[in-house]
Amino acid sequence: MAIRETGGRGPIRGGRGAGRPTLEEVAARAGVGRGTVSRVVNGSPRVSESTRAAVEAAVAELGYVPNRAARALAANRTDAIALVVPEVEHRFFVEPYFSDILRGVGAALDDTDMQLLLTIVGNDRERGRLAHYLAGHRVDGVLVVSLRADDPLPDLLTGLGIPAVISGRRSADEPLPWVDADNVAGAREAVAHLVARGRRRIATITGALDVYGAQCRLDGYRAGLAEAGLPVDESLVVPGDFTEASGRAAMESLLTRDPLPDAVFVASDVMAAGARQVLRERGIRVPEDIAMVGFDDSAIARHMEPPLTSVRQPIEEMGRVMAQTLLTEIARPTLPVGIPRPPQPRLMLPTELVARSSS
Amino acid sequence: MAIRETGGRGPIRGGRGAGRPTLEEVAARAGVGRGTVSRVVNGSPRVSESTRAAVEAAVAELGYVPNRAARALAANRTDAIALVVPEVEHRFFVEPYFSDILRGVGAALDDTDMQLLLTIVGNDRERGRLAHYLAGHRVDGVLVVSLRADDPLPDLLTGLGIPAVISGRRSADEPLPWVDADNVAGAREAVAHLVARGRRRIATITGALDVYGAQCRLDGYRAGLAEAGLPVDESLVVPGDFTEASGRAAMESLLTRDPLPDAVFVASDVMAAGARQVLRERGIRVPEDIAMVGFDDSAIARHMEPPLTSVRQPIEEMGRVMAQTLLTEIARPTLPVGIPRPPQPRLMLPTELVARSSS
DNA sequence: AGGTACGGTGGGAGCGCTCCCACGAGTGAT
DNA sequence: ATCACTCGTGGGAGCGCTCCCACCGTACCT
Repeated sequence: MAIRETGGRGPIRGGRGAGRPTLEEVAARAGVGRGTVSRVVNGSPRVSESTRAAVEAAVAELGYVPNRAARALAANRTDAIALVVPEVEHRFFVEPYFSDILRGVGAALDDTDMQLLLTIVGNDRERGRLAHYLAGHRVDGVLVVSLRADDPLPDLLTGLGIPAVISGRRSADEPLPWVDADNVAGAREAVAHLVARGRRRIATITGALDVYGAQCRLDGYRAGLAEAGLPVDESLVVPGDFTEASGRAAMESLLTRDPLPDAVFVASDVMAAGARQVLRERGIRVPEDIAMVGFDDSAIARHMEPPLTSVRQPIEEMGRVMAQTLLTEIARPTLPVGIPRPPQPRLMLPTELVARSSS
Repeated sequence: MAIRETGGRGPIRGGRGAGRPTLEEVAARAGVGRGTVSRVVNGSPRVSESTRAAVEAAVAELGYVPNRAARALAANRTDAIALVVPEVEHRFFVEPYFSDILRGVGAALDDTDMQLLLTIVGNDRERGRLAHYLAGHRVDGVLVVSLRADDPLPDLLTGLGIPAVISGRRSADEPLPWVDADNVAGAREAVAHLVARGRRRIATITGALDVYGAQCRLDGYRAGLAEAGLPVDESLVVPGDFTEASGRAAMESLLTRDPLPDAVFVASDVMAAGARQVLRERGIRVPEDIAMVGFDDSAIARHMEPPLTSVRQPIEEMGRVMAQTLLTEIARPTLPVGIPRPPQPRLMLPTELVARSSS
């Protein structure tokens, strides 16, 4: 993943450091100058068709592969970007979110010569190391996933002038370029779906509300009820924190309401799994007594009993789009001071309701 | 992870490409020559104590960080190694094995300036890309985990002369440098443990036997029985393939034996979990009716009901040792042709039985 | 005919480092 | 005092690229 070659294929040469061909050698073979070969290899349009063909032939014959270090040195780039995960390592491997993002980023980078450095910063020591690393300008750009609102990393990046793209916003007016799923629309659609199924007393279990995305899902829930002409009963809004345990607790709380809700929109599949356990223990049927809709459409949703209707986020696509956006940012020439920068890219990706038998 | 700086700390300078200090500037500031600064930065002993101090002061004041591309170009290195995982991406994230290896490798690399490239090759297209990448000599060495016996990757690496270390052998006479857990001893210990608990009719569920480690565990099982003076009943040896489903199937098969086994050594925790489900469905008690021992000591073992006795492999340490071994290999000067190479490093790490209530 | 423009090209300069050779000062043997 | 080393040091050469400027030829103007 995240590795690719620009040059052509060719006979593999053995031995460590065994004279790999250089630009100069390719140029000699093709009977052209060094600059021309460079132009061909880098896809410049200012090369005649015949010259290009000759150079490409020479590249193929010699099995030329550009020397990345030389290129980086001369062009003052690094051809590497970092994917920063400000989470303890354990979570990185557990949450399917990250593997999907990684797959998308990898896919986007497969068509480039960029290297991807995976950087998991789980503690302050690793944070300090990352800061120093970034200060050393060893990557051309940074992708940040799962950023908390109070994280100092964005300020560091801005101060260093390193292009960055984050997944998920921290607030409505996120200053950094971002890629996010349309959480509001997703939640609204979930509610509309429950309404269409005849539910009228729809509760919600929210995520940690200091996460902007959780707030959006709550807003979408409210908007969905409003659109259906249903009142918002605040006693049916119960906070969770994205953990399974909080889903259990929230559902237990909801079961004290009278009358009981006939549906619940849960802001994550993991919390929905916790809530589901409580319902099973109490003998409450899903979806007959209470319908459920989750969020994330993770593997857990498919494996629940009954399978959980859930709002799918296009996570892999988010990864791909993040990477492409970052590449664009990096390619953009540095503007002279004084000229206002064009607006930051902001990309909201649509969600999709995946209906299963829990609703 | 896998990022580190050699140079000192210092004031962070803002702006993309904003004049980072160079060796030359540090030299001027310290009042010495370029070569001397290079020597200090690279820890050469041939520098006087006073000069060293002066240079280090200048490095700190300017916040000097070596330019990795320039260094790589001049020294004909890349300062990067690849961790190659010949597995579908999904498994990489699911198996705790990989995250532990990664953590160990990361830890070993934290004290160096090496970059780690994670390369998951799940299909032939990615294989081809990796081959081309390696042919381009873009890494100084390669770490391979989870290699299957028929994988052509090792030949490629040998042909290219790229140093490599693999985790787990492919056979008893693995030609590549390797780091492996002592699977035979671990299995033997598991059996001895069951014998000590009074069990006499001990079955085993094996892993996929084309994986050398699985074969070793089976050999250890046989050796353990032999040491206890117990006969090997081949009807109690049932093959699995490391999946949960195969564990279920194997246990169902074992339950047709008469008399039933009173214990089972399962070659992986995941298979043990499958086997456990079958026992629960049949109302067979663990450990009263059948004692169980697993292998890997993964999270799943701790979370089983009852918690599973398991053979722990020092996976994180294996990762660390692999990385250190590779670093040594890379540092070893290329020997002139004709002189026999020193023997390849072979490191067998001990396993440890973690007793819980399933036995 | 001369002038102008421009696409296409060659090659110098230089990126920041490592490697290595040369050189001076100090040390001890002759 | 001379020679032979050693140790510490300075700096030239060069790694393989990209960038850019100068140059050439052709096409199109006046």
